[in-house]
Amino acid sequence: MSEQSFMTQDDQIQAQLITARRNQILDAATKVFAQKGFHRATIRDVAKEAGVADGTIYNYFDNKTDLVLGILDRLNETSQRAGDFERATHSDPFEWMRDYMIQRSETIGPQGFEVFQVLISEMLLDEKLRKLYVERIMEPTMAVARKYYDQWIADGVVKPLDPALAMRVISGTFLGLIVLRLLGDVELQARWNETFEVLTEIV
Amino acid sequence: MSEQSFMTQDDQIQAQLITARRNQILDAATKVFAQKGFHRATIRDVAKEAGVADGTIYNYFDNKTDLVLGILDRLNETSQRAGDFERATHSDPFEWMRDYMIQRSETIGPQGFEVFQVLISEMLLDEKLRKLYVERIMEPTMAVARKYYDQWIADGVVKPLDPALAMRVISGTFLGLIVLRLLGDVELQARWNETFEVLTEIV
Amino acid sequence: MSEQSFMTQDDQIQAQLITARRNQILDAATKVFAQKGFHRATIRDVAKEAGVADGTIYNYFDNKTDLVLGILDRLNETSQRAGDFERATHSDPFEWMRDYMIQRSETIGPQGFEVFQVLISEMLLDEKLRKLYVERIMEPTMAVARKYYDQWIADGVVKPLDPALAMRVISGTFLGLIVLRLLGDVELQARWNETFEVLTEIV
Amino acid sequence: MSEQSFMTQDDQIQAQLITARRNQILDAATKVFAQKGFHRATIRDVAKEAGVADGTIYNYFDNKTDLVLGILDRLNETSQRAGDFERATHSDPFEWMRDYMIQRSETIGPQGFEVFQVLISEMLLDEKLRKLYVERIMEPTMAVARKYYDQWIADGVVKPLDPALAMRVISGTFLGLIVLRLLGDVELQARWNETFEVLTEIV
DNA sequence: TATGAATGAGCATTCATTCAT
DNA sequence: CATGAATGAATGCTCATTCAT
Repeated sequence: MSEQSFMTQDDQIQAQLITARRNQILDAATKVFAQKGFHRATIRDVAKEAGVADGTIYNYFDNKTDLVLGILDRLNETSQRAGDFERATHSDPFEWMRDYMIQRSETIGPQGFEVFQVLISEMLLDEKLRKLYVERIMEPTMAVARKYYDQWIADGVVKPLDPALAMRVISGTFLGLIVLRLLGDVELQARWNETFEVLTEIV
Repeated sequence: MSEQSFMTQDDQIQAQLITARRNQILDAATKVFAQKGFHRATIRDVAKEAGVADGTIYNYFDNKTDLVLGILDRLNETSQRAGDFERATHSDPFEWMRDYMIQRSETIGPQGFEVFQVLISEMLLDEKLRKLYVERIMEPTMAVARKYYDQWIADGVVKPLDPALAMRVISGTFLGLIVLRLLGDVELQARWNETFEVLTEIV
Repeated sequence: MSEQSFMTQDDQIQAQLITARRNQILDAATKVFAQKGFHRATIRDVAKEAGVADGTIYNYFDNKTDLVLGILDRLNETSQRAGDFERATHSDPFEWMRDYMIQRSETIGPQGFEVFQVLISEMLLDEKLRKLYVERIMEPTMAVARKYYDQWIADGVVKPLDPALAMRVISGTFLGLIVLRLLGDVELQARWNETFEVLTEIV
Repeated sequence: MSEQSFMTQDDQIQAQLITARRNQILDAATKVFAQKGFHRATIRDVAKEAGVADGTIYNYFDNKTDLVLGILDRLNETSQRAGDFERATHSDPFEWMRDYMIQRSETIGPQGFEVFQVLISEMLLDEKLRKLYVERIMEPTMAVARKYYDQWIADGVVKPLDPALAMRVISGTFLGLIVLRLLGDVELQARWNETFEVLTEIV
C-alpha cells in the first residue's frame, strides 16, 4: 500500500500534475538561467521556454528567487537518491575519491554543470541561498563523508589529520575543478575525466 | 629625473587625482558588489559608499560593467606587482605550494575575498569577462607556474604527469577552497591558514 | 461573411482592443507632444494623459520615437481614406486648389494642426522620420496631384511649366501657411478659410 | 564722436572681445544645433565646436535656451542691416517678389538654412521663442512690406485684397518652400533659384 | 575670465508581480 | 487553473548647471 493511500486517486493525479508542471518550469528555468544568468533572465524568458504564460509560473512558485530554491531542492533530491557514496566502496581512499568524483560527474550529467553555474553564482551573492545550501547539501554530504573518513583513519590508511579540514580540502578540490571548468577553461572541458586520474596520481 | 619628465607638473598632479578618484570608486564598488552582488547593487549604492554623486562615477567609468573590468584590472596589477611566485622558492613543490598559497592569501588580503566574490560570480555569467580573466590573469599565471613545474619534473621531485592538467588540479584546489569559503563555510573562514597545512600533508 | 472570417471572434475582439488602446495612446501623445514638444514631453506625461501606466505604453510601442511614427502612420491612413483629391474635381485649377485646401483643412481637423506641429518640428531634426514622411506621404501625394496637373496642361488651362517645381510651389504654399499659423500668427488662426480665397485671387 | 565715447578705450576693447566670443559661441551653436537638433545637442558639443570649456558658455549666456535667442537676434540684425526691401524696388509686385526672394536667399546664405532649421523646429515647440519671433522679426517685416503693398494698390497694379492676408500668403509661400526644402526635398535643393521663376510665372 | 570636475534632478525603459477574465 | 494585459517601482545613464581653482 502506497504511503499516499490517504489521498484519493484524484488527489494523486493532481499531485502528479503539479509536480510535472513544476518540473517543466524548473527545467526551463535551469536552462534559461544558465544561459543568461539569474538576473538577466526574465520570467518571460522562463515562461516562453516552458511554454506557459508568465502568470502560470506564479501558481507554482512564489517569486523568481523561489525558482532557484526549487532548482537547489531538485539537486538535493538527486544527490540523495543517487547515494553516490554507497556505490563507491573501495577501501583505498584515493581510489574511492576518484570513483566518487567520476560518479558524481555522471550523476550531475551535462545539465549538471548548468545547474552549478546558476547555483554557485547566485549563492555567492545571496546569503539566504548560501545558508540553505550549506544546511541542505553541504552539511549532510560532509556528514556521510565523515563516516568513511573516520573508518579510514581507524583502518590506518590515512593520516589522522583534522577531519573537518581534510574533508574540505577534498571537496574543495572537486568544487574548484568544476568552477575552473565553468570559468571557461577549455583544457578541462576537453579532458574532464582524465583530470581525476591526474588528481589521484598527485595525492 | 623622473620617467614622466615629459609631463608638466600639473599633468602629473592631474593624473594622480584621476587615479586616486578611480581607486576611491573601485574600492566602493568592490565593497558594495561583494555585499549585494553586481546586479542587486545600484550605481547609487556605489556612489554613496564612495561619497560622490552618481554622475561622478560616469566621469571615470563608461558604465556599470566597466567597474567590474576596473576591479579585474586592479587585481591584475596587484598580482603582477606582487611577484608571488618569485618569493616562494622552495625546491620542494609541496612546501612551495603551501607557501605560495599563504602568500597569495596575504597579498589578496581581507579585501581580496570580496574581490573574488564579485569576479567569480560575475564571470560565471558574463562570457566577455570570463575571457578577459582567462587571458589576463589565468593564462599568465599558468605560464609562470609552468616554469617551476617543469623544473621540478627535471629535478625528479614530482612525477612526470601531464603538466597542463596538473597545474589545473593545483590551482583548482586553491580556487575551490576560496569558493567554499565564499560560500559561507565557517570552518574555513576560521581556520584558513591551517587548511593549507592539511592540504600539504595530504599530498 | 466578413473578410476577417478566418479570425475567431475572440481574435477580432482582441485586435479591436489593441487598435483602440493604440489610438488612445496616440491621441494622448499627439496632444502632449504638440503642447510640450517631443523631447520636453515625458512618457509619464503621455501615460497620464492617456490614463494608463507608463509601462502600458511599452506594450504597444517599442519606444518613444515609435509614438511619432505611429502618429505619422495615422495621418497617412487618414489621408488615404479621405481621398481628398477625388472630391475636388473642378476643371479650373485655381478653384480646385482652393477647394482642395479647404477640404484638406477640414480633414485634418483641429487635431490636425497639432499633428503637423509634432511632425514638422520632429522631422526637421530627425533624418529617418524625414525620409519616412517623404516616402509615405509626400511622394504619393505628389504622384496623385501630378495626374491632375498633367490633365490641366493638356486642357491648356495652365501654362506648361515644369510640373515638379510647380507642384512644389503649390504644396509649399499650403505648407507655408500651416507653418505660419503654427508659429503663432493670430491673423491666420482667426481667418483661416478666408486665406484660401485670397490665395486663389492672387493667382 | 562715437555713441560709445563715454566708454574708456579699455571698455571698448572689452566690449569687442565679449561680442567676438559671443559670436564664436553662437556660430558653434548654430552649426551643432542644425546638425543634431537643439535637444540632442549638448552644451559640451557646442563648447567643443567653439573651442572653449563648458563653463565658459555660461559666462556669455544664461542657459541653453538663451543660445537660441542669441541666434534669433543675430538673424534679426542681419535682416535689418541687409535692408533687403530697399534693394528690391521694382514697381511690378511679381518681379519684386521674385527679386526679394532671391536676395533674401542670398542674404541667408548656405548657413542660413541651418539657422532656419534650428529656429523653426524650436519655435514650433517653444511659446516664448515663438512670441519673440513674431514680435522681433515677423511683425517688423510685415510692416515694411505693407508699405510697398499699399503703394501697389494705390498704383492699381494689384487687386485691392485684404492686405494682411495677402502678405501672409506671400511670405507663407516663401516660408513653405524653405520648410519643404528643409524637409529634405531633393528637387528643391537642386533647383532652388529656378523655383522662384516658376513661382512668378504662376502668379 | 576660463576651466572642467562635480553635481543630482530627471527620464526612458525594464520587468516582477497582480488580477480580471 | 491558465492567461497575458496592466501596473508602477526601480535603475542606469545623461547633461545642464555650478563653482572652486
